[in-house]
Amino acid sequence: MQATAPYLKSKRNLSGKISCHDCTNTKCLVKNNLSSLEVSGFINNKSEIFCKKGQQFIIEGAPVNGLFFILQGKVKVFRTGINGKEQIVRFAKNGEIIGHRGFGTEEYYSIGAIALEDTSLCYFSKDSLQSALRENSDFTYAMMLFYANELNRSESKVKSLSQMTVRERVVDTLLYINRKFGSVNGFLDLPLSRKEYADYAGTSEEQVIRVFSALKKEELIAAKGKKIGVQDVELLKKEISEHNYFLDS
DNA sequence: TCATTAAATGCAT
DNA sequence: ATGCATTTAATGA
Repeated sequence: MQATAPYLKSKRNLSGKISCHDCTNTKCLVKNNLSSLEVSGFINNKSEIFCKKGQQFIIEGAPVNGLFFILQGKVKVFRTGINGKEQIVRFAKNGEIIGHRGFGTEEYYSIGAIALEDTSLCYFSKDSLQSALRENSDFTYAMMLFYANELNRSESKVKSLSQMTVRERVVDTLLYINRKFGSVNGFLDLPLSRKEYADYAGTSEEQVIRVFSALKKEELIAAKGKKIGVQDVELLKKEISEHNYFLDS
């Protein structure tokens, strides 16, 4: 993953942008529909935004005027709940869309987004996206599948939050991170604080720490500071299997 | 290495 | 069981 950064650099043109042709994000909806999208000139309308680690690029309540795709990096999407508690909605990586929920009829973002590491974003304006969707049914269909999947995921999350125990929710979070971001020499390839695990699992930081300690004793996970290693994926899956809930992504 | 920040544990409600 | 306070460990300048 890190190796793509210099690769991207070499592909930048004089204006500092990377052509979609040279992009390596095979799961990107734009990349997958390049042949038809380039006719409308859509891909020429993108701009590129760079975010340092920890930088917030979508503010809750700000007006929507476009859509982000992650060119390279990792992002957390959250919304602020009652008494300022942060609820992490999802984590996103290369090729994924950010800010799509505010896109349709919503005028303002209902979520915020922060870069978890240095991240490059592709940005498309609302106008150019809308005309692309009208002109290109393949692209629209792909977007519709994406929305359907997102809805499915979000409904599953409601279920997990309301019916699973704290421990199960933490285990579920670990499995989610594991299947989405994978591991690099034994540790999850995503730098998260216990607070962030808690915000995703819908608990407190202390609870996460306590569950982590228990899992460590049971040798189901390993922890070296911020680095968390999932040692026994199968056993962890088994713990939450009765909730028959592990759809991909 | 030291200072800052995060994690782990302990304690009281 | 939950949240707060203290101690201990990790991280970065």
